[in-house]
Amino acid sequence: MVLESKELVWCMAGMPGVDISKRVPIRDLFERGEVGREYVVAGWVDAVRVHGGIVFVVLRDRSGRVQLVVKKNVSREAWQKARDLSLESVVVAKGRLVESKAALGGRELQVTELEVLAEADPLPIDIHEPEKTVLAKRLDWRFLDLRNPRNQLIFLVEAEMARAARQWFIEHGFVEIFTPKIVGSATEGGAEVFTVIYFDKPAYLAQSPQLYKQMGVIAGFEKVFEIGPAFRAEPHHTTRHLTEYTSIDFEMGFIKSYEDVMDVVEGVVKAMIEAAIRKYGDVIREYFPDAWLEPVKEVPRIDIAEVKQLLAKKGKILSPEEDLDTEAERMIGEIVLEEYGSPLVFVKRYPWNARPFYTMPCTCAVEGAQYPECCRDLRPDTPTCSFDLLFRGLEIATGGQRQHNPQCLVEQIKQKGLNPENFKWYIDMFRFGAPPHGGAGIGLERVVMQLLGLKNIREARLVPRDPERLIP
RNA sequence: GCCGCGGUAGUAUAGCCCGGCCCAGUAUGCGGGCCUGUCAAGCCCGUGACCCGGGUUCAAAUCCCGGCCGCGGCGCCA
Repeated sequence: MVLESKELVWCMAGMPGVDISKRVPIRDLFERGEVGREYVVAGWVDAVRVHGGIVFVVLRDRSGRVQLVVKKNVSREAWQKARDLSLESVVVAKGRLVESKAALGGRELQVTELEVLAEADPLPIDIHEPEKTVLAKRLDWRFLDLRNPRNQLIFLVEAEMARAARQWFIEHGFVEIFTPKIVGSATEGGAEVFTVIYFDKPAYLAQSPQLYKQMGVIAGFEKVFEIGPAFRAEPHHTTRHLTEYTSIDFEMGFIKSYEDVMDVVEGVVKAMIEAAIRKYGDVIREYFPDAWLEPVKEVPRIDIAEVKQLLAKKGKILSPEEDLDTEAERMIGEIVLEEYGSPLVFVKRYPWNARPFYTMPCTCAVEGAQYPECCRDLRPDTPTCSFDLLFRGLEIATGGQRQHNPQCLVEQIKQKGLNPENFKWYIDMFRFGAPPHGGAGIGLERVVMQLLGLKNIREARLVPRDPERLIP
């Protein structure tokens, strides 16, 4: 082959200048770097301080920050480039590692060569102090916002929690499944689904993998889980709702009661919280003063009727068929923290009125229950085998036992005012041997939000979607 | 979806109630200058803005209407 152009030679041999393949992570300079040796580092320009013949450049990569010292009398060429650097430009530098009492971390790099790989325009937001810019504006420039270590940490924590959940499920015999997100019928019959055009038919974005994970159990996998997106077309303007979020879902067969399901939720959520604290506890403490960083002991499980009694003592009156409202959830979070020392609490036996059609009513889950009479005339306040999990006063998970008797299912669909015709394929699943089963869904961003003490769930979503925001 | 509050330089804000003293103040950024040990560097000089549309008025950043967007609360929810 004949090489004709200079560019082609560079392509084969690499760019001219400092050899980026010799690059070491900045943290290594402090942890195992030898003083006196030469190193190559590369990253973003975090700060530039020009003092005439000496320029200090703080360089940042994902592992940390180091001060580069660029002196005119060492390399005039490097010094000239350094004094013209704009913040967040990408540079690669070669220099000698030296001890310095004045430098952050006690070491700095005396630069001999400096290359600018990509110049940055003036920044539209202050990335050093995110709180100086409103969240909406930060989200417009999310890729810059995330260069801040605090903001990046949120997603390192999120990744670790998702990893811990996945590991917990696998270790406990759950099979990971991947269910459709384009669906032909709305799961729970509500209006809160996004419509999409699927060739010539209307279709919807899945608001939950609910019916499909049940299919997984009934299909014979017995225990399944999925970590995937869920879509809700509800125009909430709140600090805890997204229209697109990550749901950690599982479903398990051959359960004795919904207590078995709560055992799993408790196991998974504890594993997530412990993993985050183990891996990032110290850094979290540094950036998030409101974070929950204590190990979680046993999680109390309280009847909603009992919860309402506790609330009544504090002056909050709720009727038997009512769900807990926002204030009630916050209050019960405080009460449980005080009485049990737990940031987590299960509230169980929600009334039929407050639960979807597929929920197992307690009238069907008692010994000797007669199908389908047990579900015939459910009252609004009939207790169901269901629960919510609250973390620091916010709902982070919902679950329960599911109705697995096809006749009762039809009955319950009707009682919710829905048309059984629309759920034919779903009901059919229960006509060929469906074991007693249950499951739950955990909102990943909400867990992260509550652990770190974030004020807005949008911070816990890489690129959040809310009723207004579609870009970026 | 309902209720309330808001939209001023790249960013964050003052001014708005009580229209003219505002060709809009401050901080930071940005541009230029001085500076060889700074670390939110400092000092000097400069630059840059009233969300869009309509209305009231001699006069609108300021008052009124509509739109778009943002923030918070609620319902609801993960």
